[in-house]
Amino acid sequence: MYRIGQLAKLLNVSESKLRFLEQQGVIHSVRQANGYRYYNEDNKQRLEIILKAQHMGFSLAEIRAVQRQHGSKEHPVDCQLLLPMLQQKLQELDQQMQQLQQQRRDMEQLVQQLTPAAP
Amino acid sequence: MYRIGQLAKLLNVSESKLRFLEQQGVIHSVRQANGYRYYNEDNKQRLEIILKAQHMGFSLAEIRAVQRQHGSKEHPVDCQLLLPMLQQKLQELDQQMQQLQQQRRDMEQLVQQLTPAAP
DNA sequence: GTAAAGCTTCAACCCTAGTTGAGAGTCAAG
DNA sequence: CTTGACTCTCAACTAGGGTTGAAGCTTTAC
Repeated sequence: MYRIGQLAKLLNVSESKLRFLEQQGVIHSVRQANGYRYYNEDNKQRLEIILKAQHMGFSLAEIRAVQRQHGSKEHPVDCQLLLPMLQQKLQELDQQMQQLQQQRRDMEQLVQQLTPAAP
Repeated sequence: MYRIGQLAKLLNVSESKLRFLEQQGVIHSVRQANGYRYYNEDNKQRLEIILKAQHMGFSLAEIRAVQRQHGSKEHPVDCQLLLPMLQQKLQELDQQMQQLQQQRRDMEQLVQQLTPAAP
């Protein structure tokens, strides 16, 4: 059981962010009599998944949507639900990349055209 | 010379966005006696570049920075200044993609481990 | 000449993802 | 006990990227 400060330090996020994410319903903690948030391994793992998802470009809304889709039915991690989203995201990224590459080629060509001869 | 409504329709953005972008100093228009904004080819091209840049993930702040760096000295398009930024962005994207691919591999493995046998 | 369509400004508002600060309770150490 | 580190809640604030609405010109069409 971590307390907020410990977990925050451990995962290198702010305490306020942890409170915010909980208030937004994407992570949870265990409250004890003193009112403090305590985080067990499960809470921690879920948080780590959320952070990764965020890092991959998922919004909290998207994350919430996934979580709602399986009301924490069983607990075989979110992977089964994350995977489809991940794959979609990857496809999107692939597309974006291709567009970017094309645009870059175009721009490089343009630059060359506009640069008659180096000084 | 386009007026705001025409240009907006042509490039499929809102008029309010054009006003906003001008107010933010990243695009320009020509004002005439009636106070209307008119856009010449140059204005239009710059706008198109801005929109592309935005689409590629550049923030208005980044775009502004590039624009300041060359006070519109000459006009060989922004390409020469956009290119370095583009290349940096592409590198970042490449890195992100690699991380993603790795994470995806990890997750797929995890899923397989957690799925003893199909139903 | 009058209505509709198009344009202007300006201030206020929206959302996302947090951060900050005040006022107050909790806990461990001395 | 008191001090200091840690935590709580709640409300207000931030920044980025716009959108919305009111009040008032201008231009076009009939």
